[in-house]
Amino acid sequence: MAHTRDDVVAGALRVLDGFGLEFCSMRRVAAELDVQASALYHHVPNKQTLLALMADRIVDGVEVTQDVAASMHRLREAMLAIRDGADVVATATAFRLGTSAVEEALIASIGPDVARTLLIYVVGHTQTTQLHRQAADAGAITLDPDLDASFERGLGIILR
Amino acid sequence: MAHTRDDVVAGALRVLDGFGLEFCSMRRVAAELDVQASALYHHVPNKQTLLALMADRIVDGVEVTQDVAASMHRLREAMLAIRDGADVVATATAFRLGTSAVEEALIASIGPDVARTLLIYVVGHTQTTQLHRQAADAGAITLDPDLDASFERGLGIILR
DNA sequence: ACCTGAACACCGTTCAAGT
DNA sequence: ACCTGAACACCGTTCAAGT
Repeated sequence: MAHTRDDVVAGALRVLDGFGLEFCSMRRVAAELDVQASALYHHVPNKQTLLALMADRIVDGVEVTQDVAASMHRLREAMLAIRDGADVVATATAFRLGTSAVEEALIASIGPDVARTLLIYVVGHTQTTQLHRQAADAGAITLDPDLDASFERGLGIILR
Repeated sequence: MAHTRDDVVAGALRVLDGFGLEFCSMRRVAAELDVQASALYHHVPNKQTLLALMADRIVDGVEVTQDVAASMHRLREAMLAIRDGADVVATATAFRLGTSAVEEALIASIGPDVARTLLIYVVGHTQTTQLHRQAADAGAITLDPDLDASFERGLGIILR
């Protein structure tokens, strides 16, 4: 078959979106690619690294412009666009904070302190939003209609 | 032996502090209590609930006073006091946001928008701090001496 | 280089059965 | 009420061996 590392990341993202982070195991990703689980270790040293690569891909297309608030909305949408996307990004960024393209662009535009405060907030709030929506979808909870506005207000508090 | 639910939570926190979240399995917690893993399910419906109870206990003693910044420092210290404490609190609060005593006291004191923005930031930044320190302890990284000051500056940005 | 097959040391959870 | 023992359906990772 001759898969590449990009194939593995793409397959992992398909499994993530289809089944959620809970079921995104090395064995399932391997099955998605019609390969044995052990074959993945030829492309990726371990699961943690695979998750970091997935997080990079999720955040990849987000462009950071002069309009910081709009940029943060785009970051939020990119994470919400894939099942458990915010969770994956939160886990990965917690481990190696300070190396994403989005963070660098943001630091250049508004300085490190606001940039980091903002990123922690945006990822954290989006994670809450996504898990809340999931619980509402499952019928475990009634959907809070204020989530989007609440995100906006928090953004305003940080950006003054 | 006749253990109680509190015994189970206490045992789980000992395992957490001793071995980290990664190794805090139902089977290890059971072993800590000299009991079979299946016995835990008499006290707790599942692992997620146990983690939520652990998070409650970690945050339990934090008093929220009029001095909001000092309160947030206490919350941070409570999470840093136990291995992977911020991780446990982050996971648990993400699932059922809006029911902790700390959050309620904070909302009463500064309103819901600032309170929630602040909590997301404090938990998120502390999680990063704790994971960073862990990586530094393991020799994988050099310790960033600016973490505490960085926390303070982010707090200032949100609290104006 | 890329993959298989088998193995190792684990998981969370359920459930009949014991006391 | 509280627990055991056994089972079910999984995990991540390693490693010799194949092509």
